[in-house]
Amino acid sequence: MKSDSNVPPIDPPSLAERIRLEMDSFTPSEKRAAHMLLSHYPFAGLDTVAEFASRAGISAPSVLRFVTRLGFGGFPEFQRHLREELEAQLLSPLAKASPSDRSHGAPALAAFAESVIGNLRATVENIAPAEFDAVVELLSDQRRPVHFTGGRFTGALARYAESHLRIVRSHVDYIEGQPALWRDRMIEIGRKDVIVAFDIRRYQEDVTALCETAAKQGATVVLLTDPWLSPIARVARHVLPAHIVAPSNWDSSAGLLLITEALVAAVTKRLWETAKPRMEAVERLRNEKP
Amino acid sequence: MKSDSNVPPIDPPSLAERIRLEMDSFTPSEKRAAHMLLSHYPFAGLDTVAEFASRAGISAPSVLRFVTRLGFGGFPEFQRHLREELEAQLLSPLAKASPSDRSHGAPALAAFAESVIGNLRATVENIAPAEFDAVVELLSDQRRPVHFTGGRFTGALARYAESHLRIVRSHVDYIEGQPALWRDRMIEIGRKDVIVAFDIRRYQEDVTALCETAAKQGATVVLLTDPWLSPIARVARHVLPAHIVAPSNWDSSAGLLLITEALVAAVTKRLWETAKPRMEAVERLRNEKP
DNA sequence: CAAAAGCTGTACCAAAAATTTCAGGTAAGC
DNA sequence: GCTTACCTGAAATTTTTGGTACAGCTTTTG
Repeated sequence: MKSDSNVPPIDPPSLAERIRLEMDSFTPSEKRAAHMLLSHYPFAGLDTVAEFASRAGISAPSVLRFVTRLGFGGFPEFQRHLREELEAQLLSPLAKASPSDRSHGAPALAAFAESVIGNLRATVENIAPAEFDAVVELLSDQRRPVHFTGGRFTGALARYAESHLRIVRSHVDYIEGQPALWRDRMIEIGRKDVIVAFDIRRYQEDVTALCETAAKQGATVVLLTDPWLSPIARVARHVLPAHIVAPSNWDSSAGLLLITEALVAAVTKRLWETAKPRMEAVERLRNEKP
Repeated sequence: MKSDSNVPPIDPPSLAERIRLEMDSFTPSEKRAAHMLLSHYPFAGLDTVAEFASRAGISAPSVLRFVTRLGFGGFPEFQRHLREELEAQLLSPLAKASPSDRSHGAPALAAFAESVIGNLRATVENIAPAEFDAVVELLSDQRRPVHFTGGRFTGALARYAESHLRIVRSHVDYIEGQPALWRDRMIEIGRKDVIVAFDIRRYQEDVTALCETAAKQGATVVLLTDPWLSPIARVARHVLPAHIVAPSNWDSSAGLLLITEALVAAVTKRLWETAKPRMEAVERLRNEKP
């Protein structure tokens, strides 16, 4: 067997690593098995063949072929290996950041991820706690209708926010950026309303116009933007900036998503008393579908 | 369901702890079993009854009586408990910090961010480079139409991907999840088409149905999902799993966004020759609007 | 010191798990 | 367009494993 005879002196030839390397040469169902295993490594491999197979969506024989292909004499032998590896790793306190693992993964993806992570850290540092709290408070006030909006790219984030928050509380909607689509709705917007706008560079005039109109009618505007600040900042009550520069021809919205998810999490917690029954009700309705 | 548990997660007393407490009341061979288990906790319990018995120097039935005494219905049940305990303990070094989150505001944001960052790292590690590259290649083939789709929350991510990629290349669109909205379009879907589906837990039947239909007609399905793998994985050619667990009542999509942005960046680079003029043309058209 | 109660292990059985066989299906190659 | 090679899962088979009954031994107790 190859891996036995010619082992380079590098310590842990983690099975996970080997699987990643050999991923190319796997058949489709072997790939399923590999993904399943890697995504819950190594616990997915610790129960029975049948369980493993069903979770990976393949048949038991395919799982057997998979472990055979990895060089094991059978499933029990494979399991023993996983257990020993896990035990060894767990007992050595320093084994946490296995450096051999860090270097792998899609190189492009890994570099991109590091950059995004840097953005997230920078974003968190530059957000004023009071500002964040104030926005949570604002979105938790159920008497105030909340409207999300965004530009051609950030619109998706606005929808994301809306799809979550609308389950937690009522009076939540999404407004399309194009003026033709919101002009008439502006009649309804007043002092009570809250507009949450997403806008990053190549700032979009129509979104700005929407916010300015709403602000003029007394609405409270919350802006999620980049560090250069969309012009909407002039009419916004609260501004939450996120770092967006990534090694790409496009900007990264991960920081905006982070803020969005954190806001949703905080509001959900804040309103839990009323949110819980709502969420359960939504769940029930969904299950009645057929 | 996750959202059912309002109760702060009081750490369930580890089995090891319980054994220590009840140690006095054990019979001699039970004590030997207990010591054996505690000294190699929890790995000693992870192999067969016979192995355990021999290591502890007792007989198999004694081991069985021991686990029964601990309140388990049988040895497999006991093993399952150990695995789950271990997994929970190992996978959430961050989640442990969450019970103390009575704190408000920025601390919450910072904690949330750290958790998300952990997800991103884990996501990168579990993506096979070959899989990522293969998807980039697939999306870079301009002869193959690309269709994005997603569920009620992930639909927003699909739109996000679509709004970027449609600028880079042609034949890119977004398909609504509801069957009524895509049934007729399926006529057009064939071997050349590529479906990119976003689907995380509380997997949506309509999205699954869409992908299955498309796959049946020969389309290539790419799936972005969570580590538990949406049922779509069964018909997907490529699967890119992202970690999604966050200290929130909701799952975090940051890992999916990361993959999405990395894919878009890679495809843009790959197609730069043709993408650049396209992007410039789009820019020009946008500026002509007023 | 004797009888009862309780542990413990051997031998056996039943259940479940892993593995092999085989046939249908799919994609590559001629 | 046909053949070949390979992948895949259903079902049958074998092996392993967990579980149980029972009898001997040890400890406790009156």
